[in-house]
Amino acid sequence: MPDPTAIPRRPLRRASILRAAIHLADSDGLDAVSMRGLAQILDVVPMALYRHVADKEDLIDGMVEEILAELPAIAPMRPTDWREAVRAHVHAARELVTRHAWARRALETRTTRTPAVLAHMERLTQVFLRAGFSTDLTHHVMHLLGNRIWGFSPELFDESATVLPGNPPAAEPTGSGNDAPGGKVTLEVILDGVSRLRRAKWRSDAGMPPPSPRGGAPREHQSARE
Amino acid sequence: MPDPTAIPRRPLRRASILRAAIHLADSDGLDAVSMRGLAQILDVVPMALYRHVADKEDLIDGMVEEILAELPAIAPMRPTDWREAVRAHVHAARELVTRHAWARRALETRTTRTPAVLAHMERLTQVFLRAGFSTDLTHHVMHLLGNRIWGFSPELFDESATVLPGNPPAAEPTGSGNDAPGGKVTLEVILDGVSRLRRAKWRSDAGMPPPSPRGGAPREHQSARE
DNA sequence: GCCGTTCGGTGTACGGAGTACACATAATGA
DNA sequence: TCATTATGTGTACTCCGTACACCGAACGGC
Repeated sequence: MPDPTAIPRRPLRRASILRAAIHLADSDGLDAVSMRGLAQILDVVPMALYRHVADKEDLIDGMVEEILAELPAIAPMRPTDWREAVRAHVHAARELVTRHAWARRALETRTTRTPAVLAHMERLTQVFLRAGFSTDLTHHVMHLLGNRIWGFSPELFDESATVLPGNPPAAEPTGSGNDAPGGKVTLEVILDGVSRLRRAKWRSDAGMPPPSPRGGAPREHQSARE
Repeated sequence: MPDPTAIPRRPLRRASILRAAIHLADSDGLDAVSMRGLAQILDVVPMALYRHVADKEDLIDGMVEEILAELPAIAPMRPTDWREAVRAHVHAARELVTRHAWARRALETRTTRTPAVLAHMERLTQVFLRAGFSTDLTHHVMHLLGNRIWGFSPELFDESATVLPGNPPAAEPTGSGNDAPGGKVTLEVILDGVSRLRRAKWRSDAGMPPPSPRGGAPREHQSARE
């Protein structure tokens, strides 16, 4: 019979490892998460972790899964409110990756799509399908949204770099409807585009100029010449 | 006087290091590029490289700079042909990152914006400015394009993952106007949206719903209700 | 032509990473 | 009670980036 006064053995389960790793990444960044460092924090020898995670990849996969579980459930709304639904999902994701700054890089480098990742995408997909989007359009809309479904836009250039020497300081356009961390404005623009596509019953196999390499602009894309 | 028959000392310049690194990355992936491995290929001791690159970061920066130099010059076109100009630039970039598969990850992880990176962005920016876009709109358009200016769309989900268990195999919508490697269709959709924004004289400080957290959809974004 | 300087390659070494493998110990269930 | 299974330990290997001291060869001024 186990001695009840003794520490109850605290069996170092996967979840605690993941939580410790997440905590570590939150405070010290993803690079600070090493098997050795993590083990030390958990007061355990590095190899002990391998009873619970396959390897470091798996650890990070697990971390991502774990935080994605924090995503609040978005109450389903009327299908016609798809815009608002998308906003809600994206907003929740943005909050999440803001809370866990490392998640951005983690998400981007993940190769295996874990269930929670797929689930989020699936929820978004369903929003469109329920709103009556064709699977074709839905598919493309998801592409259109891209990483923005995670609340971040491609940060390859984040302000400050877009001013070129000799130009006026570009008069930061982010005046009222700020676009700063992930592109709220941008999302709206995309949603506008999307609803237009839908109304136009857009299909991917129509309206594309034939693969002619250049040509004299055979016809503008959809309608909208310039 | 140096013996002309002797190998002329081949001084292992920076450029040759970068070329070797690029070649290595092309064939074996970015992870295969290690200072030690690279040195071995160049038949030199690892530390020799450090006379030419500050550290590995700098090496990869250099690799990116080097391949970006491959970007062909796009002849300036009439400002009204801005769509075609954007296509040309993006297409060139896509070719590039296709030729060098590692470039995608390299670009994404770069923190310091090197001249060649800025140059590409600058060329794109100029296309819009010359076409009469306001700096405000241009700025947002660049955000809208995001990583697509490098010819790739956020690959977080690349087909095959978007089918959920129980659904039909989603009937790959990429029939004729294929969207496969980077989103040609998507680019067109965005360009359509962009030209519409321009015609509407869109400004970032108008049309955004106030930062009300949820609210009863105070007014739709631009026009386009639903 | 001599000679200091500077440039570029060498050798050694350190600390940290991930993790394979054999082992020990603690929990479990028959 | 004892065998089985789960879990933590210890040791060791390989690979990584890179600091530092050294050394030969090229070079520029005299």
